[in-house]
Amino acid sequence: MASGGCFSERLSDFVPLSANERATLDRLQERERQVRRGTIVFRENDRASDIFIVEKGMLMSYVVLDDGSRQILRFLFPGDLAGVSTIIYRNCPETIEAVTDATLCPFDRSSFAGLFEQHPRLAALILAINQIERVALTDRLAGLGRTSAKARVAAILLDLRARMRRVDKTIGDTISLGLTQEDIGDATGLTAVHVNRMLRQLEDEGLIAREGSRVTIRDEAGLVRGADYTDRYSNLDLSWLPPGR
Amino acid sequence: MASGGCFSERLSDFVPLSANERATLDRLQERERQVRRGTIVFRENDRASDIFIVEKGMLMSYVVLDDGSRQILRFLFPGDLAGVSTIIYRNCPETIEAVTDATLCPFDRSSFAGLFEQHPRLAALILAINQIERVALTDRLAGLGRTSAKARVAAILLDLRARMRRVDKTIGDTISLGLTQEDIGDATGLTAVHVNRMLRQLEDEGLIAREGSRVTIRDEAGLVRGADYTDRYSNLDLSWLPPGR
DNA sequence: CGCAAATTTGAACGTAGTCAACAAGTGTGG
DNA sequence: CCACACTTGTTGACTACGTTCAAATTTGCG
Repeated sequence: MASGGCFSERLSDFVPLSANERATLDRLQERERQVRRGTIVFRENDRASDIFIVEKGMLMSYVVLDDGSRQILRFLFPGDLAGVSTIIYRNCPETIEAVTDATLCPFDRSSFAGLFEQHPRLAALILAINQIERVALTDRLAGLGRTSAKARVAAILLDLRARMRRVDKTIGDTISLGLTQEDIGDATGLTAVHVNRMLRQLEDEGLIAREGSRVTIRDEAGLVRGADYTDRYSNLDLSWLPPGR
Repeated sequence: MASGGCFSERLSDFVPLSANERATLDRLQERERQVRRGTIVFRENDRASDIFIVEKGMLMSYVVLDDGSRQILRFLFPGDLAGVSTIIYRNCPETIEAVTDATLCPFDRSSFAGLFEQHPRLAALILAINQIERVALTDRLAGLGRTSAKARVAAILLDLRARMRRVDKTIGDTISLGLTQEDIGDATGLTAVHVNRMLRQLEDEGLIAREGSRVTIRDEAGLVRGADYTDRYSNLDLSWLPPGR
């Protein structure tokens, strides 16, 4: 609990929060659950469960199709809210698995409902963040539908770096993915073999460097150009939010 | 204004609404705007504008990538809320275009904020519907990433039928798409030529029939099997919503 | 009716997938 | 601390799904 509420910290990146709001948010993080790398937090079609805030670590959500292939939908980092969609369904629509050891703060639906009743500003902010994530999803949709394999791999590298950096400002151009090439393939709609070839190609072109599982962005502009990448966390306008309480 | 609030009607499909709530929602539909087929309601990178409720007709949202290719993100039907993401950005992240002549009910951000302050139940319901749409988006993501061309075409046919039917219960197995094969291609990440071949193949296999731009679903089970299709509007649990006002 | 847009079909091509073999890591238990 | 087993990464050869290009045909709108 070092950071003292990593959800309130995240939300205050967007707008200033009142002490009261902060306290309310931090109360959501009273319970804590540690999970090891590889743990499946909940599985597709399980009976729906709690929502949780990611406190530490990295997770991913995915679905498995009839033919056994997997599509990774999203990666989760500290401050992200996970499983909101599970509370509206009787059964989970997706699986959530820990990519690294992680700390989660689970809370139940009624706390969520309470937030809407007592803190309209926070509720609207959560909806706004939801929209950011929706737009990020549509960016990925356009990537899968309309860009080349190389562009998709470049895009995922840029995205992971941006998100890791938001959590830890000290991260520079080198990141350690924590993902296998198979994982990257399942996120980008490619095979592991082809991901390998694309990484090699990006390396040969001097856009990235690799040593083990660490990747260094050597030519960010070049990658962005190839990838149609847009940072969706900038240029926000949250001036319309209702006043805080 | 025949239907007397097609947004309140849609929301009441999910949970019963109080008279007060209904009135509040209907007040969002006081203004009305008619647009002709082909009208661009707002364009990517335009200065952000109003939100609107679709009252009548069909629209689509899309993005155009650097190389000029287009990805259709979503189709919009009566009762759908459009442009929510434009209110959180200074510039629109996507273009919205009318596929058929349509009627829209625009309203501004402050009405939206007011909803959060005065009607927590409605706010939570809007968030829940948002989540349904998010899950629908992830289904499409998995479709683009991990299913064949034929499956994607089958999926879009099933999806359009389901959504048209939700608006007009009298619609049976025959729908008139109102889309060109190019449009279907831009929605499924395929070329128009290949969409044509896939439609023919579905027809040859007896799964669908075609006459002009009308498509008849002849073997729904067969299509669903091929397409990994899940109806995301069923099996909901909204019992956690805060009480109405 | 006339014309532009949309559909249809064929042929050639290319991107990414598949299969297979081997190398390099990584972790575990003796 | 090493040996072994297993996972992950790498590379090559071949295949196939979907694209591209082009031309003919149909549709439907003004």
